[in-house]
Amino acid sequence: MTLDKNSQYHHGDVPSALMSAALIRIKQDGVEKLSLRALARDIGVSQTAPYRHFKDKTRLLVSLARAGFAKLAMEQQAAAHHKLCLDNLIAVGVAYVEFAMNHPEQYKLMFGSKIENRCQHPDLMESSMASFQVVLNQAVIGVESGLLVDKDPHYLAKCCWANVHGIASLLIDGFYDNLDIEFKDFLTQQITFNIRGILKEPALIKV
Amino acid sequence: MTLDKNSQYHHGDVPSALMSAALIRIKQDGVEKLSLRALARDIGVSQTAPYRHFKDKTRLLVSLARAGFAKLAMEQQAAAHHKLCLDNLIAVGVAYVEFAMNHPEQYKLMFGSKIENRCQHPDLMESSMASFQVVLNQAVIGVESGLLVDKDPHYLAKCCWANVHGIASLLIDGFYDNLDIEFKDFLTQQITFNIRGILKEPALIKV
DNA sequence: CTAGGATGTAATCAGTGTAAACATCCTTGT
DNA sequence: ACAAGGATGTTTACACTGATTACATCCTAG
Repeated sequence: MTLDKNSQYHHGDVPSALMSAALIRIKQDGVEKLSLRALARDIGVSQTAPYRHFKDKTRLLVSLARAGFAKLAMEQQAAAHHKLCLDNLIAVGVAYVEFAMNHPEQYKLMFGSKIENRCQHPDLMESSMASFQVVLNQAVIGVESGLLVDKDPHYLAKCCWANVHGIASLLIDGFYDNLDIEFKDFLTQQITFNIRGILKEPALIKV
Repeated sequence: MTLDKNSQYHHGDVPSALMSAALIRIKQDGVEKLSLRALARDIGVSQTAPYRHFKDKTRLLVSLARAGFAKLAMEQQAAAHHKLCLDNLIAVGVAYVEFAMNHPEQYKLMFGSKIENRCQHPDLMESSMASFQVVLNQAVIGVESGLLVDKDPHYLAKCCWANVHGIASLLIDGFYDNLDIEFKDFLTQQITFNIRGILKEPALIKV
């Protein structure tokens, strides 16, 4: 099939139109309220048309989540541009939380349980690994260079991941309010605490 | 009103019957699939009866979440029975994650976004603070005794919270699989990494 | 012992996910 | 060039759901 932009085949590109509409809707009303029928109305198509392109609602959500994972990994990778591994670890963490703050609903979709039984969607699981891979790379470098504690980099990377994921989730759900310092300072401080814990020489970081 | 167990007033105690039925259902099918009508059928009551006791579905979820928060705080408090503050910090974290693993669906309800706009439920927000308070207490002791870094205990407690919340969430959603060491060892290791980061003398913990 | 609030019900509305049957379009093989 | 057939879209329908309304019943307080 070769459909270019001039094709008049009914609509043009229902799948991506649905995805765009969905991103707008979740930003506005939250993931919980997303409805296939409303999306269909948005893009001017019958309420069963989406089923020609997505097996069910879950598959549409999976697509949205995968796009989110890809974007997240890209932003993390872009943040890891420093010379020092330590700086990279912090920057990658900050980028992670900032992504979550900028796209809270998509983030919820990626990590929340709106997509039931994510194990049944191997493509989704694979996409979600891209973000972890960025952290893991830095962890490997950190261990090899002697910056980090001499442990399996997987464990160290997971420690970092859990930390930023916890911060992001709690922030999104409003459990981190009432702070009296600048947000970015706070964020960096929190992440630094955590990374200090996996340093071979924690004295490197003055707190 | 004074309803004892012998009361024959239609049903007896619809609210708590609903809560029990709900806990069973979410354990079985997950929070996402919980339906008021199904609950009403479960306890043998008309589908609108629940609305006499809960303003809407959200209020029932709030009750479930509050019960969860109370239980979580209790288990954490029970875990903080060591003499050394350091041991308590670790134990409280382990208890937190273990609660999440034992009641994953209730945990999702407590922290996920199934309850929309939790800020509009002050009672819920208040309940959720009980768990944090346990950690905060230990953080205060830790700072005063010179064990922890000399920072506002709130920041240190939040650091601990974010860490265990991240671990719990990722575990529940299956992002922490494929580990080749014993679970409890892994968990303790991860939490210890984090706490090491807020120690005044990280050398205290040999990793 | 009666008024009135608390509790329960039936009937109904609007919204959802999804399946089945049918219509139409576009590409592709001959 | 044109028929075949798959891809795409629609209509209709079913089985759910949360929630509101009007009404019936129960229990208790004055």
